[in-house]
Amino acid sequence: MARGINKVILVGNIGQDPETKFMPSGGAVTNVSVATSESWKDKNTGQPQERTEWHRVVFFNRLAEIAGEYLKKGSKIYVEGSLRTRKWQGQDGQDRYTTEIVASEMQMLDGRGGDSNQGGYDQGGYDQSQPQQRQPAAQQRQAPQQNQAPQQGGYQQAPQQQPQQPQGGGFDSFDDDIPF
Amino acid sequence: MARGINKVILVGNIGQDPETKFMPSGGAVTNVSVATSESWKDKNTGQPQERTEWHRVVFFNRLAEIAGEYLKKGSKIYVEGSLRTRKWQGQDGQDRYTTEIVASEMQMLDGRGGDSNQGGYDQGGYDQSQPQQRQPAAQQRQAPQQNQAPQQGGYQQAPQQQPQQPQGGGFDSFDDDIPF
Amino acid sequence: MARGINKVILVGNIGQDPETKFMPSGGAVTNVSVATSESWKDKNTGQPQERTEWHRVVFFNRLAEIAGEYLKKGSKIYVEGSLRTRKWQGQDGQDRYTTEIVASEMQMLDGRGGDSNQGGYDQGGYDQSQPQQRQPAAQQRQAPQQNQAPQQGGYQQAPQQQPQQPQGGGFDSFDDDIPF
Amino acid sequence: MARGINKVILVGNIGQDPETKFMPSGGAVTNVSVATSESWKDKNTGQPQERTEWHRVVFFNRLAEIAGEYLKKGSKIYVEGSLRTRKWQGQDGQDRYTTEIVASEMQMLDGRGGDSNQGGYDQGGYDQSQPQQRQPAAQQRQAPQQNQAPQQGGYQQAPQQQPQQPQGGGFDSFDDDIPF
DNA sequence: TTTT
DNA sequence: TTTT
Repeated sequence: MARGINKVILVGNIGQDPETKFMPSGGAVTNVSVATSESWKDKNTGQPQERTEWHRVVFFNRLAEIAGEYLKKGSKIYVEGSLRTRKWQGQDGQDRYTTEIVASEMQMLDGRGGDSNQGGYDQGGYDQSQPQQRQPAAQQRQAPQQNQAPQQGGYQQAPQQQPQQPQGGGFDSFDDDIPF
Repeated sequence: MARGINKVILVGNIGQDPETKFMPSGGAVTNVSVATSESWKDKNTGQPQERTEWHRVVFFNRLAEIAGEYLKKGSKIYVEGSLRTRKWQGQDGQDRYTTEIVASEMQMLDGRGGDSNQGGYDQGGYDQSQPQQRQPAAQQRQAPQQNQAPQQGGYQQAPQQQPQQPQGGGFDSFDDDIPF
Repeated sequence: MARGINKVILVGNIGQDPETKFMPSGGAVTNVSVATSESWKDKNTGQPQERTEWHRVVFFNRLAEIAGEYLKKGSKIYVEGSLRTRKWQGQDGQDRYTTEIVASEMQMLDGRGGDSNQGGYDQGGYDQSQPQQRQPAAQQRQAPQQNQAPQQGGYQQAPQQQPQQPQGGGFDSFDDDIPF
Repeated sequence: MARGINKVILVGNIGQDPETKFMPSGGAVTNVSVATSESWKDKNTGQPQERTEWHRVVFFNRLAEIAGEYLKKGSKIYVEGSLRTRKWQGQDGQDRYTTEIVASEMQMLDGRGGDSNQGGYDQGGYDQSQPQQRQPAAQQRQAPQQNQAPQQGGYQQAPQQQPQQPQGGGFDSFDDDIPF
């Protein structure tokens, strides 16, 4: 249940191939960066200006699997979700904050999706509202990786349960501290 | 002009009285924190849980003046805007990032607004898209203040004019105190 | 699954007490009209103008019960939903079309809701995405009523199944032809 | 100024080439139908079902010119706008109502736009909020055409001024009764 | 880092 | 009437 409205709508292209990881529960987590941009003319010089905004989008469970499988660098997508700001500790021990969009719906907007569309995926919309805890095959847990200086923050501790869309499985604890 | 869609819609209550500052240009800048929350029952224990999300919202120019004048701690508002992540330097010299919602529209959702509603303000919606250069009065520029440990970042320098909604005219100086 | 996005967001006041009816399946259906308005100054005469738009909103099942129980004339609400245009036959046998917003989420925006808030309803948000087919007690079917010149159309025939949010119960046929 | 929020967001394909007409003021008006669809499985039979919703979208002025020039049957677009229900008289003298989305923003979502992109149009987003009353050249008024049995209504009388986005030019009266 |  |  919600008190208030916390809604984000994005249409943009993703900057890199998505990264999918798995939670101990088996649920997938996929992160992408989505670019939107604004262009305008400088009022004084008349010079064209452009500013690109990068949005960290995180998908869970079924949406994460779809995102991980079908999106790739350059894909144009529609994303609907909510804002969540996570607190984490920098290597200097200081608190950092990262704001992400937790996706609740995603649609691919690219035309004919090349080779990505075999296998029964019918290029429609995916809504987390009817989660069908599908256990992805071959979900070998990723080996711990070096903390790669996240753009604007990253998990340092096990992430909190995300309340947005309560899932069937557990979701509780990560056994290492470099979750995704 | 935009490439892509970058849209945020919030309905929530503001956590503190707004803070309005002025840019060198004379344009107002008002910051508020807006709370939205989610509640759910823990799947295992059945315990009720709640998570409150705080959103940093920034208003510019006319909207900033209205926000500064009429909003107060606890006000319920509708906000529409876009996400912007700013980079700033922590006191340790390290880069920090703060994500804010740059408001393009705001509406007060509280009932008859007590004493805030005399003076011709008719409790409607405010949209930055049709700026009607109204000259507000008596807004002595705030004295420089100490950098008060921002929640998740803050201006370090005088804020830049926000390119989001380029204004046609100057917008620089206000000379009287009756904004609208 | 969706192809494309069909989303409506309204914030407005309802014009009359809601009307709740029940489907043969027992599911509730509540209709309200929501007003939004625009005001502006005539470019030539400078006269203030106002236009109020009325939106037909329909709630199903749990949302319908909540709407029917807690909303009343004048209530300010947030509604999110999708557009649906229904075809029906006028008494002259001609086709008519009515466009409605099928609500998927609703929040009451009024302050402490007077006496409407006892009974466990905690004035939050209601989302149809986790339907908990509650069988409303005392759902005596309303007696057929006169077709009261609907604002912009009304069901003449049994309404089609609404695919938006598939429900558990049947939903198929009404045994009278003035459903709501 | 707005009291309340009246917002529609669509992503879909247009069903036919757009039709652009011009108002006496010279402002363009373009209409398109946008399809969105939902598919699901019948709960009883398990049969796949689909429902397509058609949305009447109207663009004014600059957006209308862009829509008229660059959109074509099958184009995928993002549209943001507001709902407006118009009243008109059927040929039987009876009132009819048609609900449309008055677009305030449009973006083309198709990939490289084929031949439509020469001439300086840079395939970005178009926002009516900074109207730059461009007088389209060669805007020979369309000859009156037969009232082609509109899908769900059509103007019979001169349309009212559309208050949404007040424009600079006149906008007042049509000299024939089959406006668009 | 995308896209135009 | 689109699209898959």
